[in-house]
Amino acid sequence: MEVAAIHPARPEALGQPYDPGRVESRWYSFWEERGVFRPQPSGGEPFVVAIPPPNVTGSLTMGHLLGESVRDLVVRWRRMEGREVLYLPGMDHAGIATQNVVEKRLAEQGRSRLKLGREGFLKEVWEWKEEYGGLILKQLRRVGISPDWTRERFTLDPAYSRAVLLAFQRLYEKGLVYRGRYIVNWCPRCQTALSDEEVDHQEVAGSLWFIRYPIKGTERFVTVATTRPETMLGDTAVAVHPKDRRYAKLLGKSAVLPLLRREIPIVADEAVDPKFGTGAVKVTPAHDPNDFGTAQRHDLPYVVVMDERGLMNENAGDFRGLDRFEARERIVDALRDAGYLERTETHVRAVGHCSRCDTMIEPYLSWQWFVKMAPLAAPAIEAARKGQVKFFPPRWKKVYLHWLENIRDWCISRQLWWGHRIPVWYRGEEMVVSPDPPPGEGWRQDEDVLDTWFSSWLWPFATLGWPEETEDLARYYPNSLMVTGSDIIFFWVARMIMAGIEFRGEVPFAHVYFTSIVRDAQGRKMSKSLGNSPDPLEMMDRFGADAVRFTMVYLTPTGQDLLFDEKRLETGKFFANKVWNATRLVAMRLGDEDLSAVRESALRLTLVDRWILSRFAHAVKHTTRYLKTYRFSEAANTIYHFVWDDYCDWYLEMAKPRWSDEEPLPGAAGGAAPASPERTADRLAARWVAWKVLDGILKLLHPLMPFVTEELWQAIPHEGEVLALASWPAARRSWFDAEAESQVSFLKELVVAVRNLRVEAGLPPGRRVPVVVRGTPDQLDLVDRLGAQIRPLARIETLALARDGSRPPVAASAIVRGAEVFLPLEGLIDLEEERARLTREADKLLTDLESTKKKLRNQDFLTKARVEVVERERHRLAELEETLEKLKRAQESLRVTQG
RNA sequence: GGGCGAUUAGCUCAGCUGGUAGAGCACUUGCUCGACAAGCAAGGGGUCACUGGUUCAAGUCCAGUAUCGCCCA
Repeated sequence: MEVAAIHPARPEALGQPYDPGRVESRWYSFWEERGVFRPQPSGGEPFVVAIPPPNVTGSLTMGHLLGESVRDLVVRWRRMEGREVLYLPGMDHAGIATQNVVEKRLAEQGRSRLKLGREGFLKEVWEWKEEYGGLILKQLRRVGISPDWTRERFTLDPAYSRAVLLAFQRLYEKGLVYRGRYIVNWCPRCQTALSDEEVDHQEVAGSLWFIRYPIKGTERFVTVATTRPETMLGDTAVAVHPKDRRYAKLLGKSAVLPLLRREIPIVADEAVDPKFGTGAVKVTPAHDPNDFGTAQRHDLPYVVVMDERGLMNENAGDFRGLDRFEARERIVDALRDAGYLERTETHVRAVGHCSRCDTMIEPYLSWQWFVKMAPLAAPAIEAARKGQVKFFPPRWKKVYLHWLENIRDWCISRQLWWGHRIPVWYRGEEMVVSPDPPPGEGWRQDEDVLDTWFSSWLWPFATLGWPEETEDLARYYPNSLMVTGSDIIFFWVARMIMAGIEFRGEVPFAHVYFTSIVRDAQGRKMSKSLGNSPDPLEMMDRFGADAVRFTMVYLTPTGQDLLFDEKRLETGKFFANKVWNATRLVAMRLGDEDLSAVRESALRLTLVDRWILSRFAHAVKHTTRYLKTYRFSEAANTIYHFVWDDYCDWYLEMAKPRWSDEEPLPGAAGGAAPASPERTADRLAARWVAWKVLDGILKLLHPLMPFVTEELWQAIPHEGEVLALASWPAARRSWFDAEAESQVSFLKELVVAVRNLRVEAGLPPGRRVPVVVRGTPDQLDLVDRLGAQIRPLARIETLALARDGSRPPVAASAIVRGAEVFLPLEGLIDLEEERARLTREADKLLTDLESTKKKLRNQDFLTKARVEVVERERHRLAELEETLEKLKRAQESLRVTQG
């Protein structure tokens, strides 16, 4: 212990009341200036966490607040444990979202992306980014997160961009990236292709139309059922199941497409569900993924009937130029008029919607770039099965595996401008894949950009300098932990694992912790349109960032959604206030004692001191264990109750009389004892223990409430300069003390019993009462020794020990662990009331007694239950009988008194 | 259609390897006693969704049912 480094107490620094706003504005720059957030080499294995890069357009949500609170909790805890911590921050360029924001802004100014052209538009986006982008990172400082800002990354940084393009090139060279003309999810509003993950399925009530397709050369027809009549203009076949007897005769014949009178074949295909509709379906290869497959198997032509905006095109004949929904109505009308529409049924089906803008997805045939996923998925499946990457809560492993086992190729090209432009160059028939333009003239680069997730799946290593073999990469890859929401398990987590293995040969992180999803009090998702999303900044202003952080962690259930109600933030606010005031109290009472010179071994610790140290050791042990096992709310709960119940409600209250400078400590019997060396030594012990435990509390609490704990710690004697760099408390073996715990809990029960008797007797709260205790010599000794500390707690005037076994004649009484407590208050007690109360007590005891006896009469229980369980029951029986006995005597004595 | 999760006090949730149910908020009563009314003290409140099974013993393990929610198709 560096004695000289201890700073003295500054109680004057702690104002009243506690003002979170003032406190929270003071410390962030203090930490940054001292380099607290930078990795401090420790020689050991580093602890590395990357922020899930928020969108550059984003602003803070309650969901972020939870994620950031949890992540920073772990980061600060590991840092205090002495690990070399790298917490790496950054941002995502968010292709579609950002392009939408800037386009909307241009539209307000009467300008447009197309008029500006690609270069002009990109310039505009960068300007927007510099001015408004990254707001969320500023907001995160307010939350108090502690990343190394000197390493901040953006997915469009030049170095990062190069990594993205090289990744594309490498995959292409391995044959894992390919270009092809397939049906993709197309958003007609965003006018770009999307991956399967960017499509939300919603049940939509619609119709099933039954349409008659005449059979060529006959008067008959075949009826097909479809949910999308507007695509019939692109039909190139009718299909039935090969084993469907109803249609066997039609195979090989042709149908005539109504309206357009195009002749199309009738084919047999296994993919047709004979139970759907009539069992015969129309085949529209360019507008339906299943039909696309059918067309490939039967070598059918592909007729595209819409353009990229969802308008019918030149192949749609008279319907050209119509919006797809309007076209549907018009086509149905036309079919009905011409007698082709047989009937209509109502029908509910799942329809894909753009997760960005909620527009109905159009399956659309187009040239796109894809990643072949199966070869990447295989090792990622293996890694999870072998436990190289672990999920918390573990059930997410199943979700992850299921997705990977059924994975489909990933469409990565986007028809946008904001993003990493696909590094592919064309010249005539030639095609070159390279981050840089090939030598020579006339090369034209692919117009499309890459899916944003194609850049962020490289995050754990591209942020560290990959593809260069940098020191950071060697030192900090793989990361230790990923904290994120389960909503991006496929988008991001699974893909990072695939990329990590593919490009680095190693999983990107050992553990993944999924936070709860924050919902409103009614369980609805937070959303802008519902207006049920509280403004996190306003929450922090009203309750304090510390309070919000603490509460979010305190509330987060393991593996369930978090139903948030801003009223709950009071928990954290009130708790911060409690800690504030407890610290004030201790700081004021420490006097100018030089605690730095104190050695624990030289102190004369009392039973109560040993008790709180033992409780503290348990709190440290449990908190640490809960943090390690990702049970964060349990960790917060443990600290909360230790601080409030054990430390504040009992220890500080019992220590108060011992701290006083002026007054001598009154003896157990109520007399005044002279100031003595013993008295002085006891005062020192009480001060030291109060301080030591408080110091530990502030350390345990710091990762949860960084601001207020730093402020408080600076105001009490402390070693070192910064709490954020102080060492995490250790649960000292010598502090665990079962005897002290048991004895002090007896005293607590005694105090509660006296308080209870006072209330039951209806005594004025201020009135001091005499108390008589009757019990074993050990119990009486204990009460004698600590009488001075428990008397104020129950407003006891005199505490008499009935060593001779006598009992007061008229008294209210209670039994605590076999010891009897009497309030001898003749005249003040309503004897009727007291008798009734004793009877109620006795009844309750009898019920317990009966069930215990019953158990012990059960032969099976006696022979089959574990020995210690049977022993416990026997012990309980003896105790109950003894208590009942004493209760009866108390009743007896009241009866005698009354006559 | 497939999978996952939930059902415990008025509300939101704990309850780890089975041994007679806990917290916070809300509620009742009383308190300006020198840290804290953002507080202190004392209380009331639960056939642990339902049915069956395993076990000496089930909120806890198993099966089924019901309701709600989420993900995937």
